[in-house]
Amino acid sequence: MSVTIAGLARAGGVGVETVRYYQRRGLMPTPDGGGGVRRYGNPEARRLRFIRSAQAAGFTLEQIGELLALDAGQDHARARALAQARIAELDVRIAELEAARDALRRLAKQCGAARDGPCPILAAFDN
Amino acid sequence: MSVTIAGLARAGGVGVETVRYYQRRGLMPTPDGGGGVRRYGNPEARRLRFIRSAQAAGFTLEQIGELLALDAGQDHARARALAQARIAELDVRIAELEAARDALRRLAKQCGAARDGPCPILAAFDN
DNA sequence: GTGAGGTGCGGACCATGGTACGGAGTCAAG
DNA sequence: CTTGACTCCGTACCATGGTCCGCACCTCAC
Repeated sequence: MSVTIAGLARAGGVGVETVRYYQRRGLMPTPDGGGGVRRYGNPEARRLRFIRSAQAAGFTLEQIGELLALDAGQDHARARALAQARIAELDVRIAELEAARDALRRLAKQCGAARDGPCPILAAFDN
Repeated sequence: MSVTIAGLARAGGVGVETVRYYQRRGLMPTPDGGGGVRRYGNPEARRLRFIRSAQAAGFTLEQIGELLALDAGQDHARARALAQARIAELDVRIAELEAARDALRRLAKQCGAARDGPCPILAAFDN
């Protein structure tokens, strides 16, 4: 319990409003400030880092809430299931983006070659 | 000019409301129905396919508007620049997702191995 | 003890890509 | 020429992840 919300936010690399948003979402504890200004310590900072890490791994805030609910950290099976599901989603999304990128690359190359006539990039979208 | 908006939407694999949304966004023409019901033909169907294709390539609707503005299809340089920018963005995004996926894969494996103690997946997010 | 600035809180607003709704008009079949 | 389906139009609403606002209160340094 050493910093106020601004310090916590700074430590976590987010804005004050983002912390407050996480609190509203039930992802962050709302310590009892006793009618005054709340103070935050290590547990809160760790929690914030947890959220950002999980977010970087592509979990939505709702999914992160579920991960957090696995609180004790003992439910390996459930955590693994969530991770596997996320991995599968990521595989799909990565494949989609790669397909789009490769198609664009091909078109950009053709476009550089075709000196006149309609642009192959635009033509490709056009059918 | 042979189908109404429902036929156009069906042909494009989208909902009627989506077509109307694209019209509002200025991405689709709004043919003059002469006070009555509008009819759509090939140009509109092609335009709709263009939008869906470009969207599949990861362009936002705003970017698609720009592509569409390259109407004549002769501005190769600009089209290529847009494509290159999109490719770069896709590269970044793909790398991020791959990093997240690989991290999750590693953790899921560790989690399967660790028979007791805290789950490595949750522990990893926790610091 | 007073002024400046941070905090708490509720609610509104943002972008993105739609989706739903209500009321009036239109159109084709029977 | 009526009925029922479809269309037009504006507007409101949805999810997601925030961001900003105004007001009252608290707290710290001077």
